[in-house]
Amino acid sequence: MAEDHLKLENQICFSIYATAREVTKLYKPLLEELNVTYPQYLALLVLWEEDCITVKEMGHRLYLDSGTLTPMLKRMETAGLLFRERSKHDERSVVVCLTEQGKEAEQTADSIPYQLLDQLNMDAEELKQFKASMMKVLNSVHQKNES
Amino acid sequence: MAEDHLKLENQICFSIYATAREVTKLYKPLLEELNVTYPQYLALLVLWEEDCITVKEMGHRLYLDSGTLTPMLKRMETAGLLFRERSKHDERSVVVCLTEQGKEAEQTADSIPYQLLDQLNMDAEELKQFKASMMKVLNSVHQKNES
DNA sequence: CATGATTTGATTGTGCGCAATTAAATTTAC
DNA sequence: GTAAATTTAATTGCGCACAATCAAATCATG
Repeated sequence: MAEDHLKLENQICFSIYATAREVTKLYKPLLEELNVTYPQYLALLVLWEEDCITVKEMGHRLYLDSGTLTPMLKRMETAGLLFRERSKHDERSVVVCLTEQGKEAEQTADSIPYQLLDQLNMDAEELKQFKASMMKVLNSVHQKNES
Repeated sequence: MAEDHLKLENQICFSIYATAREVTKLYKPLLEELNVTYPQYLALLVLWEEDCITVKEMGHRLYLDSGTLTPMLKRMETAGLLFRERSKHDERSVVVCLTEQGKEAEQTADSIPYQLLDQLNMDAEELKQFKASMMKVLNSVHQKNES
């Protein structure tokens, strides 16, 4: 290859893509006790922040569509973490709520963010800056995809 | 939620995870002409950099295992972009080589990195710093996962 | 009302992504 | 040389991820 611009090591997006998968792997042992996958853990984070929200709203917060969420939430319902029911105000919407087991799981998950941060080996300032860049790219790219 | 550490917006890893998916979406229209997915495009990048490498070596460069690569490479073989054959030196290894069509596709892909960078709206310095942080996290997390 | 557009969730089909297992080839030890 | 360990790719099974499509409910308009 004569030019450099196609070289893998120059691809900023590849590093994001690969890092996302590696980070997911890093969570795996931490999520074993909860018996959930990383995307399921994210769904729990949303519900712990605000219980009983629609699939639509959860998709908005996680940047995921219903085609991904519906089967995942069904698995979590089977596992006893949450239940789903049609909204009484709007029968088109499905509202997702935590079961007692799902609520109790928050205590179990309490230490996960600390354990994860420990493994990242980044100081507070570096982390803050990195997260700010990441969010900037996320918002910018998401906006591009919407339009 | 009384504490903040579980809040979704504080999760650095979530922003990486979501950004990776959004960036993949950004590539979609750019890859239409090549008729490949983003992971397939990454495989092509590797082969354009070095043709005829083993599945093992490709997995090493892309941080992917054979369970992911084998079926993907088969699809790309069916599409006429590459062919696979057992190594003559080591019959356990499968070597992946570009077809003429796969080689010619490099010209078509030539403008993709520029088009993508345009959409990221980042100046050169910002991009450089961001990629450096990303690579640092990738290497650090990957090392953790290996050990 | 009526009816057409919109919103929403479900369904379907395809493509990763990876853990676990299997099978084959090679390497190592003896 | 032969047996055991190792390396490697393939296979299997499950879980996202998303585009495309469909059906149902609701909303907007006249």
